[in-house]
Amino acid sequence: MVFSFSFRVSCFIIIISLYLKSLYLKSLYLTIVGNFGEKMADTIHWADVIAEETLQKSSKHLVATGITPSGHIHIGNMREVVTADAAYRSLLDKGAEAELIYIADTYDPLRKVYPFLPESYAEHVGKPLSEVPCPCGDCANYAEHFLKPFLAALQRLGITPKVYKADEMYKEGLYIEAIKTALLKRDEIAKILEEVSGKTVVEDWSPFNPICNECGKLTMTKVTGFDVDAETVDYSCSCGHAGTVSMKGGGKLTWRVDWPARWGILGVSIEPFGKDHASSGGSYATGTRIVEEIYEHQPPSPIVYEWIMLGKKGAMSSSTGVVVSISDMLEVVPPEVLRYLIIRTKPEKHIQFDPGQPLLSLVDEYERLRTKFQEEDPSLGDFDKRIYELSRATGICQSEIPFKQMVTISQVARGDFEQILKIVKRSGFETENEMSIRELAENVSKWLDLYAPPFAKFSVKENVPLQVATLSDLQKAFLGALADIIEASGELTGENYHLLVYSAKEAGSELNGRIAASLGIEPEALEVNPKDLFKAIYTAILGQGSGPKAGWFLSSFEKEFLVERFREAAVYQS
RNA sequence: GGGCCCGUAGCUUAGUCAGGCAGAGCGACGGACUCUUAAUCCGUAGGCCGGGGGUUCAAAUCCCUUCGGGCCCGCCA
Repeated sequence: MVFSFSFRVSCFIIIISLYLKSLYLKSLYLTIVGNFGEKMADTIHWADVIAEETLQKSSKHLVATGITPSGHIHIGNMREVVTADAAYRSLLDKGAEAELIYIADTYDPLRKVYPFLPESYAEHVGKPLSEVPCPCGDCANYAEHFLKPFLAALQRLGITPKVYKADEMYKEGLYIEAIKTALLKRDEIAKILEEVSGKTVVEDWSPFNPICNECGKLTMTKVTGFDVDAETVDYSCSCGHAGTVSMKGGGKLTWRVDWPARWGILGVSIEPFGKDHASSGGSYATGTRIVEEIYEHQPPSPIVYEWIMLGKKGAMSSSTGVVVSISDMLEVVPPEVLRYLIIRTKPEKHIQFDPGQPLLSLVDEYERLRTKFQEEDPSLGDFDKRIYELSRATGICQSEIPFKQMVTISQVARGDFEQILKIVKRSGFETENEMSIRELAENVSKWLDLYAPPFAKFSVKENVPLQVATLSDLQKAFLGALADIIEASGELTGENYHLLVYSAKEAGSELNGRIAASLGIEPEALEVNPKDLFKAIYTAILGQGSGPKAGWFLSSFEKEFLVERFREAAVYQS
């Protein structure tokens, strides 16, 4: 095909001009929208993004979380609840009508004898957790045993959901209609499960698991019939027994049906869940179809979250025993810091949790943020402000003393609380709220015991440490002179101590003169490096060459102790 | 076999949906405050945005592919 030359030229011109035009339009667009966009570029917190999205669907929301209390509820589980709470708070902040609920799956069967259980629990495997005896004997049942400390921890985290217990919901009959529907539409449900999960559903499968009247287990029964009017289900159990149970508390829907049924019964509109449920063919996928097609309700907006990894040991999991329970953690770190850990990370990212030194940095970072927020520091961006707001555990009064500083105070005081209070006061902190100080002190001492890395630890030696033998004559002379001056002075502040030490290198200062005299040389001949002086101080008190910031470290001690210790060190003979 | 999430400075990460100069915090380094090693303030360095290819005037961002990490598809958040 041959086009005339002029046709080709005009085509070319048209194409070029269109191209140039698009370039022009784009740059024009950028000058207008680009600048506008810059002002809008502030990062929005993930919880607000979620709230914004769900608000477009409806203005009324039920945020649900649910955990099976089959073992110690750990920080990994906590992510679910804090995530839900963040979304919930954000919804409230945006003026939505919202409620936060927590569903404890107390009617799930005990899967196996976990490592922390005695062998005798073998006979309870297969029974609902609410019907298994409590391991310690003090709680109403097995589920309660793990639930109680968890709910207490939630309280401390400032999370106060309405609590539902699955066993009570079943026993009160809330599930009856859902059970009837599931039994009647058994084939449809089975079809969905096969289509979505790709698994074959066995011939005698039922969405409902009756609890055997004889052995009390719900994992070994088969449904043999049911009566919708009488609201009963017939079954046979592999224990040999056969019988009839009520739909009111006589059994439980299988998990993949229970979950969507619950969405419908309670009207759940947002729910975070672990990524295990999220993959295609997983329980969220089947649940979505079941709730839409069987229960005629919309599935909740999902918030899929990643696992929390413990140090280098891998994912936190009750079954592998890699677990730090929330209550354990709350003994070590203030609740708001735990919230902060979760709030600052997007749900789909793993969290590396290490209770050792990294925890110290985490606390530090949080405290820095808190201070900036309280002082209305202009360098604090909206995004960080939002993180702080969402990390706050309302109704909790926390000490203003930095965790790191308490690490030192606590060790100087050798854990004695009266002593700690004195030092706190001397360091210029408020001591009015003794409770909050005590709480922090307890956190810190637990942390030192369990997780602190060696470099953070020191111990004030009972007697002059052997290492003093390594000190030079100059260092010893300095300690002796320092003791004299401290003894003659009144109460000294951290700053005073600091300046005092530095005065050693100034010709004409009292300390400088005393050192020279003690060494029997002229002050002009005295050469002092402050580094050596600090080293002498740490050696005399701790037996090591370094320690916490010297000024306020010294001011933490009783004067008498310092005078005596430095004198002894000054005349120490190995 | 099929699917999901993550990979950006030494570390923790924002930015990815909607393509438009890759930003912070910590740490490190340098300096200041008569002020040390873990206070404060100021400053500096540090990046083939995991790799490769493609689309585009323009890619961390979209598409394909590949590697690494973590998971799921059995009723374990």
